[in-house]
Amino acid sequence: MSFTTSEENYIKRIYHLQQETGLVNTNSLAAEMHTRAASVTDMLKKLKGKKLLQYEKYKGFKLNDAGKKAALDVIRKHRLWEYFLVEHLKFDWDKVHPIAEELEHISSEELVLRLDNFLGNPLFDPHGDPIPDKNGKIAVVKQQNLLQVPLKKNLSVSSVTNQTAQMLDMLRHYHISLGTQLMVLKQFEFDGSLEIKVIKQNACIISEQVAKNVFVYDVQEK
Amino acid sequence: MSFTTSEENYIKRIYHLQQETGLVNTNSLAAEMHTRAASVTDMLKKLKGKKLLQYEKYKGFKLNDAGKKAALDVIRKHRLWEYFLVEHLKFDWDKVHPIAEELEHISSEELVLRLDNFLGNPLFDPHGDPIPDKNGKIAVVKQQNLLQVPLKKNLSVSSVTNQTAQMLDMLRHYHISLGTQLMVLKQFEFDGSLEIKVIKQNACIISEQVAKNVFVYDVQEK
DNA sequence: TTATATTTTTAGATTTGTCTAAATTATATT
DNA sequence: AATATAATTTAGACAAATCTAAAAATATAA
Repeated sequence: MSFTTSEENYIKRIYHLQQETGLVNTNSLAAEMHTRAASVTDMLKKLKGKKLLQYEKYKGFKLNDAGKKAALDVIRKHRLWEYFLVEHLKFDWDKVHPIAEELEHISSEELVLRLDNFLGNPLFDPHGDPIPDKNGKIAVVKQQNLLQVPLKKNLSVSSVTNQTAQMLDMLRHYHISLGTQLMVLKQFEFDGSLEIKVIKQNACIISEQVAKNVFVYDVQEK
Repeated sequence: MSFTTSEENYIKRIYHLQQETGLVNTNSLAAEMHTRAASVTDMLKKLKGKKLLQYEKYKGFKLNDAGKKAALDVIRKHRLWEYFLVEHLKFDWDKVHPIAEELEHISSEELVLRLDNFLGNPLFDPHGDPIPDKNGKIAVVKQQNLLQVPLKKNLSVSSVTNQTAQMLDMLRHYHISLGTQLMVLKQFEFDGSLEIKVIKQNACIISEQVAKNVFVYDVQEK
């Protein structure tokens, strides 16, 4: 089954709304889509016709399993492209969303698979949101910042908050980027700074301020 | 000025046709676009309205300078994406066209610039077609295969014909891919095989059969 | 040069996704 | 429970891109 760009955008929005509220109603979807309630009703009929939606007139609606899978496919593509834009094309993380909104509608399944492999099958996008796998499964790995994590455990960098130019410059210097494997060796009581070991690099020291903005997950769990 | 996907597809086709025939006529464009002459006429009016086209009813048509620039922007994007798909996602070169047909319509100018830099500002796509720069300029560098090229000259691999799995496997072994810099050191009279030196690699020997399928251009000229 | 064939354009219909305005259903209030 | 208000759907229209069928312009051939 394939979908138009417009259908995919509706499906994706419905998915996000129903994560919060269970049943979704016409007006809130219209607001999210920056469109009118009448347009939403038209699309709901179409999606119900394609058997993606549980929908009774005037009663609210939600995606069924097929609809959820369709949504997760789009979300997966969106987040993989965001990862590519930030990690390889060096976009600022706050600039990538509108571009990923276009790229997520490119249809080739093989493209997505190869992109995923090229990126190293990341579990999180640069904003820290989880990337569904090709079956729609979302990893149940929790992210922690470097201050919350046990010593000498193999970890993988999943996302970085406070993405200022200064911060990114510093991380680049330490060879730390998304997917980088590292471990925390020691925390100094004096100032809270950490000694960390980046895989294939010498050990180095980062401040507590940096540490609390770097999020990682346990490589084993993957 | 921005264009719809459909407009861009027409503009691109007209460009290619007028490269061959000067003036383009309605029926041949309809055939290329797999559509009907009536649809072409409709679009011609639209493109003339946007001042991209020289067009007199019943007299044929061609792109003006603005139209050519628009076409070259689309062609540039198409070929950069093809390069990415082959060189980084390891697609077979004969599978990438339909995917690039979608990717070429992603609108972000910054994306194209960054993609171009990420790829190393290639002059040719994997089929050997030249990639226009952001001003629409096409390099006037000629490609030659390794048998046609002078000894000890710095060269850059621009394209590879006969892209069989076996051939690609062999090139991978020698660390030769698009953009690789190399020079030919010697040709052996006995069997025509070449000794070549890939930058940052030891010298190695390739057969004449391989050599005639590897195309390069002079790095100085770039 | 007149008739015939080909090419191109026009006229009008169709599909998708949108809109406004009006009608319908559900919810809240007194 | 009756009425007012809010949410939702229907009806009908519009723009973009396509189509078919018919008309108009151009090219070709006897």
